[in-house]
Amino acid sequence: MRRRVSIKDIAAAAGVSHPTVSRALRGQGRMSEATRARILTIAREMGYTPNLVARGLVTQRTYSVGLVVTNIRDPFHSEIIRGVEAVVRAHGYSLFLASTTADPDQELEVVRSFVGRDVDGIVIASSQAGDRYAEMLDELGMPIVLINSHAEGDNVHAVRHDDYAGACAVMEHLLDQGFQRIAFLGLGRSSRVHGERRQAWKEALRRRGLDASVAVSAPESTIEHGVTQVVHLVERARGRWGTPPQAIFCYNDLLAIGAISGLRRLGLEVPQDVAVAGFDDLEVCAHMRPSLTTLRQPRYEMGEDAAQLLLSLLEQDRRAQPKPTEKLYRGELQIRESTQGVSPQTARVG
Amino acid sequence: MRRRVSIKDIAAAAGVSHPTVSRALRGQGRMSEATRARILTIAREMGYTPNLVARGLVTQRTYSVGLVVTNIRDPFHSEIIRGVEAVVRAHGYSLFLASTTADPDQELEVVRSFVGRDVDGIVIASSQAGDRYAEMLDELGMPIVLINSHAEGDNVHAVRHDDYAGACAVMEHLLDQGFQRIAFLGLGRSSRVHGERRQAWKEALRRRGLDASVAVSAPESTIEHGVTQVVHLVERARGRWGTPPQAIFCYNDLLAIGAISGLRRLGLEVPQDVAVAGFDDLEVCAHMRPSLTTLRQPRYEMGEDAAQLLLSLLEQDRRAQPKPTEKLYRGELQIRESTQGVSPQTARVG
DNA sequence: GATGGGGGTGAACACGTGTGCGCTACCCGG
DNA sequence: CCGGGTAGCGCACACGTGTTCACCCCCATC
Repeated sequence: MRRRVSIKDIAAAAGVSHPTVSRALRGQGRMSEATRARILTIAREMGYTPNLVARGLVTQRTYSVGLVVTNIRDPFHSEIIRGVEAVVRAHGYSLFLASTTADPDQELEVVRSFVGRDVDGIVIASSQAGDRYAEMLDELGMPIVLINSHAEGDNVHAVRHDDYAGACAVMEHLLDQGFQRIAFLGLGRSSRVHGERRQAWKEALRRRGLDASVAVSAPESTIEHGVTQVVHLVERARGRWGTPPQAIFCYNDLLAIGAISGLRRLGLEVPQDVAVAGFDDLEVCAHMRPSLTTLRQPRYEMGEDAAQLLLSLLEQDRRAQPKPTEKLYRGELQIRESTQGVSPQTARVG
Repeated sequence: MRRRVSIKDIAAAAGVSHPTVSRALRGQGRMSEATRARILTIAREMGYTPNLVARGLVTQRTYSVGLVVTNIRDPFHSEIIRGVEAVVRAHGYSLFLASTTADPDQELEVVRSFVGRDVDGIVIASSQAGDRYAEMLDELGMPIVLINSHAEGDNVHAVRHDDYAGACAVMEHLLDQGFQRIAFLGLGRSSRVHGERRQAWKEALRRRGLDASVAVSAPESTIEHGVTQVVHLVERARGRWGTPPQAIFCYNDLLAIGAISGLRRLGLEVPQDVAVAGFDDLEVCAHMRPSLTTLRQPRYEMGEDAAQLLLSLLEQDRRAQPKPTEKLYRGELQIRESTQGVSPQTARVG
């Protein structure tokens, strides 16, 4: 395991000092074209790759950013990762990835490790902790972009989807279809995102004087939890209304897919017996049977934009403290078979 | 944006030199308990976090590993990422993630950047380049673990699934069902993985004297490409046999899901008109309608094991060069509705 | 009291890179 | 021939940490 070649090795080979090599490689400072060309060819011949660790130490810029997600399994996050990674790499940055399975403490620990790595900035997606630790994040002294969390502080910025409006659109659609007994299949503890969707569900029902008491929460965002939790949900509905719900609004598509599967086991068909709506519009939704009504979030774009925002914060002058930015997206309702009664119209596929 | 606190700051505050602080923090070297305790409390009070960049420069160990995947969109890779990340983080390492959309040159460039970052080791999943650049990887002078690629060289190890055996199992199942005109829906250029699955398809047919000429390849692993490519596949089958295929063996589940959707648009129902089998067993497969026959790869476990192998290589003595390891997995065939004729038996769900 | 030994600590250097500043030539004008 | 300007380059230091070695001091022992 031999040592990598450094600029000192090149310097020795070229008969110059290592600062000269450094300047030659970075095309900086004044020097004869002959020397520069010679150094460059020698560097290439020796297979030199700059040591970014050492460079980062002296320049205080590592050209790396950290990304924290709560659950890689959810394709929603995959797309965010993809967007962030693409932008970041296109700009010559590297990406640290960490997944914290919905544990706020883990989340904070991971952020700390990123700070120790001297990353230039951090993106946090669907944080559980963002709300509680916002002020602490602000004190980290480095730019942070949150995806789908609330932002406050000079260093903390945000890119987020208007979940409240989106959930309202879903609920209006369900109510327009004539459903009255609408249950909610939620997720985990109270994150900001969960709060908005649930709130929209509750208020939409209350405004029309309908019952908003039938809800359960899955511990994790997986299809399997949708399957098991929908059974409890139907039980509750039967206890409250004497019948299954007419429609179920699910926190996201994974739970919705599981719910449909679970309902089928109970002998309930979607949408004939129960309508089901999801959230996110995963790629598979249009290809399910029945195809799934859901609200499309531009998740790849959100990842891209979050990264873009972070990089622009890094590039600009440190002194020129910008005001915290907050970009807001609005998703599009995708109406498909799962909420369309007995004779579904042709679904929008793709 | 104030400077972070370093061991020198602690040293000044404690009235000692920075080497003493270093030793105190690392619990190393002999020193009075009083001094050590004092330093530790001061460090905690000042909110010290070690600068891993500087530490990495001197120790030549960054406690970070790089992970290269070809396509984050595919849940198959999500699970691998999840496995690698979990193990790596549990051992105090950080993870660099890069996605190279099936471009071998990008792949190599990314590996180079990892080397520049001085990562301790690299995991490469489903490499397109692994076969071509194996010897170059070996010369990098750092341990590399490939997932589902061929390994050769002293530094290059592998964890892989026996795709050939798996594909044979799928084909045997299809042939047992009585299908004779079986088409193949492939993916992209010739990777090792693709070669094995296609080879199994071809040989299984040839052994029984059946026609193995109807195949197309999707450019990318997405549902949408499955939809469009299956149309071409049916066209070819009609040209060759005068009828659609009786069954389609798809390179993976995403393409299979798309294929089923595309067939439906053509007025062909699965499995009544055409049987479809996939590969990987994504979580959603059991919940499709029809549920999808496929071969389950232990992808999370493979990610875990790859990371574990890499870390064990890092921990052991450098001199004691181990022989290159190669671990082999065998997936399990999941027989479900999509290949089960008109009256499907109860699918194994979950 | 001299000597030895060992525990505790700091000075110096290293890791690989970037940068401010000063030094040496050389060229050219006066 | 002298002086000033400038092009080309090296010295020294910095970044934050780890490590080797030598040093000092205190105590025990002969």
